[in-house]
Amino acid sequence: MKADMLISFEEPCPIRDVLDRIGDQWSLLVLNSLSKGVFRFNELMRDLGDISKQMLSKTLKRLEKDGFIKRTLYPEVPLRVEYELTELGKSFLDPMAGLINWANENHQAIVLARQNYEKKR
Amino acid sequence: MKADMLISFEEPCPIRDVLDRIGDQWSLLVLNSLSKGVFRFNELMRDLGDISKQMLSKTLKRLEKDGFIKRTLYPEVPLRVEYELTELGKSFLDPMAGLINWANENHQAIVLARQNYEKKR
DNA sequence: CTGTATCCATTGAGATACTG
DNA sequence: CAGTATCTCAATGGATACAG
Repeated sequence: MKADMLISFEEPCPIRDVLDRIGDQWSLLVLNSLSKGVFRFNELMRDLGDISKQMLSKTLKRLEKDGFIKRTLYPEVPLRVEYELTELGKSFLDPMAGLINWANENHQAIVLARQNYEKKR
Repeated sequence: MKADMLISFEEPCPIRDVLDRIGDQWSLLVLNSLSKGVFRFNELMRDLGDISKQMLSKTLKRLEKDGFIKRTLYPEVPLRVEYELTELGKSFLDPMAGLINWANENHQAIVLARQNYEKKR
């Protein structure tokens, strides 16, 4: 392996593994919501705005399985379930914020690049 | 919109837009390769190791369209094409490195969380 | 050498009815 | 309330034959 490589290709490759987790449409958005505090299932639905319950369910399950979030069931009637970030999840907010800031700062440049690309064809 | 939101939901949402671009299996890995310098098509194939030419072609086209990379055609025989990062692409290396470092540092924790999750079921 | 076109398998994602 | 099951459709990704 070259010394200047940012990405390690050991098996399993950490960055590919992490990308599999956050590369879907919803994981980062769910983590962003949970960065604001503890949420119940339907609160997350409302906060995200346009996610289906099925996708929210699947996304939460994956994030829980990989240790990003903690699920707590309160066996009341009616049922209450709360989701919150674990320490691992919280530690991820930092690189995530870097990504989000870059996106907000450079989105316009990407839009312009696309328009320019279309013109040239 | 709440004041403490990291993610803006303006239309089009920058973070969703950027995620669409880098959330696929290969974009970040291609950008990582190109962070090392100028590459030809087959050089990228070899550097990435296990990407198909079809996926490399598609990935490069999208990255070019969105202004992350520049494609230069030298009409020689045989054909020569070179790919390199644009300024926009280079500026993305910074948040990307944050993500990659986090992945390398926390991958083991994720693996352990998964094993623990499996045990409990 | 640098791709594109085609075929196929897998996964992601929406809608919605149903369950504990 | 908090999900799961099922159905359907679109998008992703691999293999490989073909083209400029």
